[in-house]
Amino acid sequence: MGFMPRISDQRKAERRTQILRGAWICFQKQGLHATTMDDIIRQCGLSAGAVYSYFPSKDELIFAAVTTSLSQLAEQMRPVLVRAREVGPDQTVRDTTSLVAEFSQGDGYDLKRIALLGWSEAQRDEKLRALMQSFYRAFRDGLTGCVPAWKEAGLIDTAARDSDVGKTLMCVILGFVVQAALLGDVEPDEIRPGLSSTAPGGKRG
Amino acid sequence: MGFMPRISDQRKAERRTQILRGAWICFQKQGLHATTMDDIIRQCGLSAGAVYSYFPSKDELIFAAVTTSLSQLAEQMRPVLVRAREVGPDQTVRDTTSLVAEFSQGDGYDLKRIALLGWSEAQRDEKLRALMQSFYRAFRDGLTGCVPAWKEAGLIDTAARDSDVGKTLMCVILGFVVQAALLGDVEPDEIRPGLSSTAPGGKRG
Amino acid sequence: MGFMPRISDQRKAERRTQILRGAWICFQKQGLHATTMDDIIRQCGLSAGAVYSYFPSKDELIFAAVTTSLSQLAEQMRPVLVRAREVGPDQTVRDTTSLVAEFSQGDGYDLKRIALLGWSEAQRDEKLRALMQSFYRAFRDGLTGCVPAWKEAGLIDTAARDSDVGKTLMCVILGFVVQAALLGDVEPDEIRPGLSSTAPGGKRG
Amino acid sequence: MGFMPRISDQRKAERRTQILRGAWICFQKQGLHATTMDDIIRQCGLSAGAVYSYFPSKDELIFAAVTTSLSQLAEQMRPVLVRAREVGPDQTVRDTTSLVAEFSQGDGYDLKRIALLGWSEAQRDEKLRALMQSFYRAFRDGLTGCVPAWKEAGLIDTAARDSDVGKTLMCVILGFVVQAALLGDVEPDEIRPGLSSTAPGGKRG
DNA sequence: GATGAATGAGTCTTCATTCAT
DNA sequence: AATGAATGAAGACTCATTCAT
Repeated sequence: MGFMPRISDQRKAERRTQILRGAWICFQKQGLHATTMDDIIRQCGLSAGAVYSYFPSKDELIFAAVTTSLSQLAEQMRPVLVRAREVGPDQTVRDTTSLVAEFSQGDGYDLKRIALLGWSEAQRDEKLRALMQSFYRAFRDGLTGCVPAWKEAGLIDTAARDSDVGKTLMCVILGFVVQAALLGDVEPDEIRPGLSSTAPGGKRG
Repeated sequence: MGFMPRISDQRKAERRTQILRGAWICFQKQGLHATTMDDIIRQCGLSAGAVYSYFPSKDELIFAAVTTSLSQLAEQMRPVLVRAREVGPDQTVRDTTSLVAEFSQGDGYDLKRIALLGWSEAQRDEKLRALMQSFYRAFRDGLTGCVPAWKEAGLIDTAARDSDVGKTLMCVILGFVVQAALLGDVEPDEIRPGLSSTAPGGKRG
Repeated sequence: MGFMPRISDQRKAERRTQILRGAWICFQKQGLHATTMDDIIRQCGLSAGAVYSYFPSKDELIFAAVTTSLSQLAEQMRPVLVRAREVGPDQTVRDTTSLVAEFSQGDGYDLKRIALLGWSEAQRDEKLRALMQSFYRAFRDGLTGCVPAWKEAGLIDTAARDSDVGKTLMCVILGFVVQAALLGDVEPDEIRPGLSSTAPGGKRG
Repeated sequence: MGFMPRISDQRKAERRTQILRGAWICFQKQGLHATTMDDIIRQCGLSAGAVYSYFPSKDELIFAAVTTSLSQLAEQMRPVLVRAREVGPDQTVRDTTSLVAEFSQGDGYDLKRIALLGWSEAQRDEKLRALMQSFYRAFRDGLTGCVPAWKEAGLIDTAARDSDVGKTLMCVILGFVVQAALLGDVEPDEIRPGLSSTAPGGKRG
């Protein structure tokens, strides 16, 4: 009579989300390792056994939490990268940073702070580090891939190496995350990557 | 009673350094919280009691470790800021990132990775966060303070707000730290903050 | 409402056997207490609820498992004891040990190993201990009861106390179980309880 | 100035013994696995940390406890084996079983019950099983080694294989342990291994 | 009747910190 | 002053058992 799961896949996914949401609320308050499983269990309103039936260990839960955030971010970034070629580098930076800033709007879920925690964790979790590297590399490659178009449009010095431009944009974006998380007084509008664009004769919008 | 201290101040300072050095070696391998006091004690070659006579708790040791790194970095940054006004923004970025990259050259002491750990810790330690904010604000203010001079020298669009320029430069520098720590394939030379600068007649979206 | 039982008694007995068989497979691999109910549940292919409808607790299941083995063994031993009077003590030992050795032939069901586990458990479960004692006493009494006949047949020193002979034979048989389970290199034929018997005119220290 | 341990080796050994003694008291009451570390910790009067500084895990503690008992037993058995050649098989059995029975005299330390627990544990701990096998084999080899002398002295049927005699004696001894532990009504004097020695013409002391 | 997800008390183990020597 | 053995509170994780579906 076919397979009839007692609990639907949807319900399962909801539970996972419920746990991860609870975990992030704790992680942001106390950091990844100072958060106890008990904190998370209480926060998400399930029992210890239930949480452990979804995540076999605290490390796996941390990994899943960071990974999930990362892939959600990747999802959001996709349309930005698609538009990037047309809107130019400055607007792309603005789009990206805006996304990062908006993504943070949520009850106790601030992407920027989460990013810092994840980077820190990536230092000791090789698996996580590998995953992060591939994510950030992919994003940077996406930026770098736009450079030829930008050059053609006269938005970028044609003498600059594509990869250098990609790396520089990446710096600006990542740096925005850090600065916004730590100092909290930076807005997307305030970032002007073409900052020295007024080299003799240059003009800015 | 009232004799000379058994241990000279110099010896005391040496001990502190010895402990902090040992702590960082551990911290970088395992992260701040996964490192145990025992790890540090064994690494620095002192006894538990000795370590505790210098740092009253693990949290204080972490705080001291991050703080010390931060102030060492500040020390190194001072001359760069002094020169900044003259060399212009691009060179200042290059100077700064070079310093960060070089600072990292040491057996088991990589400033970039340490920075990420510290930022993460600053999320849960208010005292540390406050200290970090004042450090980064001071540095950013230093950069911002150079902007009028750069404008006069025609290196920067006079229409740009000084604080925006400072924030943007800060992004580039902090982003370099992240990118270098996580991906490890960025060199100071590759960062060109004025990326759209030399586009003759460049326009923005 | 007074209908036929949903599940026939036969089916019930089959289920019980199925569970006990699964339990023993686990018990032998991991021991009585290191085996989890989940192990047993998975091994016997039923659900948790099903298993619990047959055995109200793990302790009861253990008790039933040991008890069942014991009574199966008793069943097998009966004919041996019946023959004992006629075949004499040596042959009776050989019959008994052969039975023990053969009983063990079964996929994942080794009576000897089970015996050791049961003895161990009897240390902490009073009920089980009492049951075991009555079983072994009954068996030993059966042996002791043969002694007069053996004496009459001139197979046994008439000066020996009947109970001593019974206890000694019991030692040999139980010891065979241990030795076979632990060392695994003993066969029924190798046991010669009347070891000093045929020494013509043999003397004792 | 040479090595000066803070805690003497003797004190260390005492602590180990203290823990093992406490462990055995618990083990005998509740069995190996139903005993919690907390039971042992409370029983031996030390702290959790202290116990764990001597034994890295519960499994290791169990292993050490069984092993220690075994080697203490081996120690005691040595002189019996030395005398065995001269006193003959029956007396050797009596010596051995007496030792086992006496060894048990101690506050809450009954070798027989411990043996049963150890055998059970050996089913799931390969390391322990190997150790036990070598112990029992060595002992049995010791017995087997006496057989030629016993044959020469006319105490044993010369037609019997030495190894069979060794295995049979081993059965009697191991069986005594089981019977005494489970039924508790057997004394060394009651065991008469040469039970059927009165085969036609045979005589017994 | 049957299921298996959920529970949560109970375990093992760690580790920051202390203090007798 | 220095040591490092000892402490024990706290943490991660398990698993016998239940009960809504």
